[in-house]
Amino acid sequence: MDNKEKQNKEQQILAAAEQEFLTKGFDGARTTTIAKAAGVTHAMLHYYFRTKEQLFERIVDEKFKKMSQSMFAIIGDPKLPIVERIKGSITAHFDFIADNPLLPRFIINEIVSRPERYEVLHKRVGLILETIYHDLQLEIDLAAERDEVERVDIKMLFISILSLNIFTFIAYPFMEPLIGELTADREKFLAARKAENIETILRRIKKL
Amino acid sequence: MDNKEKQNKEQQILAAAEQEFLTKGFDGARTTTIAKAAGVTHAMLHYYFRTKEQLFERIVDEKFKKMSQSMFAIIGDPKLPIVERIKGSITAHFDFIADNPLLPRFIINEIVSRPERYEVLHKRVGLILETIYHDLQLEIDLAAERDEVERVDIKMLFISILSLNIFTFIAYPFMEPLIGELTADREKFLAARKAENIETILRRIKKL
DNA sequence: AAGATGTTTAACAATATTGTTAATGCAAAG
DNA sequence: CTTTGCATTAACAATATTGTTAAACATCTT
Repeated sequence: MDNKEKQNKEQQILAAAEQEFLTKGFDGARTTTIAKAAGVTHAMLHYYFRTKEQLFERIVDEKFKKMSQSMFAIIGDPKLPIVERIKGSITAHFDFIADNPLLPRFIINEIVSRPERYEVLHKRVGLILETIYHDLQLEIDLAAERDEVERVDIKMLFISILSLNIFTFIAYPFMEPLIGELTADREKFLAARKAENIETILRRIKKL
Repeated sequence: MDNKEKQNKEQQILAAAEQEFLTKGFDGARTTTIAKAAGVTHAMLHYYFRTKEQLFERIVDEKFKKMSQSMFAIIGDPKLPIVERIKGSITAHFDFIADNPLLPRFIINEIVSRPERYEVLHKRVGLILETIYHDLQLEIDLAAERDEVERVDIKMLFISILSLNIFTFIAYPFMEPLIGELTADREKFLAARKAENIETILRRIKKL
């Protein structure tokens, strides 16, 4: 068997594992189910990844990196005027989550059930974010002095953006039946939600 | 053993089960762990609740009812003027979730992993909500005609309120390290978040 | 006190799930 | 062609977890 096919097997296991872990979490996932979905015997899974834990680690690593990416999408383009910049940030972040809709719930569940692992990462990300906060806060304060926007706490704004964008996807299966026609066309609903989130945040910083 | 103590045992199992299921979910929960936490042999757990499933059902039932309650907290007091009414709604809803911080994540995970069960409930709640939407939308439209507020879609507003309030608690363990000092004093942080959510929503409907 | 009823315990059973191993296959390198 | 090394399989092992049962125990009724 040539190298391409071998890589395929490993890749197929990873793909199946990602699906299984993202939807069911570590506890709900079954290595046999992953193996079956990948089209290999479950011994192969152990051959390539040794244990369920290690296979899970691989997925978690990848997803935590993706998560970091998504956070930094909120920084936006520093060359734009602050309102445009924030608008672009929300859009970029929303679109990112739309492409990875299972990510937030997975990350949160993972952090709740194993906070230790998270400690490693958050220090790194936390420090970078502190710098970004500082810069953005400065820019907002300047714009506020020019009466372009309201003086707001950037961290609070940051949380609000995360809330509005992420909740849409975390709670989609919960809202679907409650909201009815509104969610019938997923694409349409998401577009409306994105616009609503932008409007909500922009109004939050609008000078009255 | 008298009846009071018997009820205690059953009650203790339920309490331990609630804690275990809310934090770890069905898959992560162990009946032996529940039994140990409740201070009984694990055979007792089966004696009272037959299976893990049935014990879980008990908790789910209770929590789904709580969830419904929390949704209706958003209706608010119809006698108040619309802005005051919405302000009160957000407060009531936020406080409710603050008292049941594990509830949203539990419900969402449950719905994702077993959508069937949810179908039964959502029809009932969905219909009631339709009526409420209709009434509230009417009231907002009237207020909009009097130029008191912006004309907004009540369902979108509803989702935004849920997003802002619930995300605070779902993602608290995720934000804690990223936000730093801000979350150091949980009570203070929550109070600030509640105020921020109210401000954000009120600005969303404010006539400009 | 005897019997009936429900409670409790410890030991056991059944099963699902993860992980291992030894034998086999297969492809490339010498 | 044989050796070497990795890939693959099937069968097995180990363990954790849920669930059962029969016997002991307690409590209440008559």
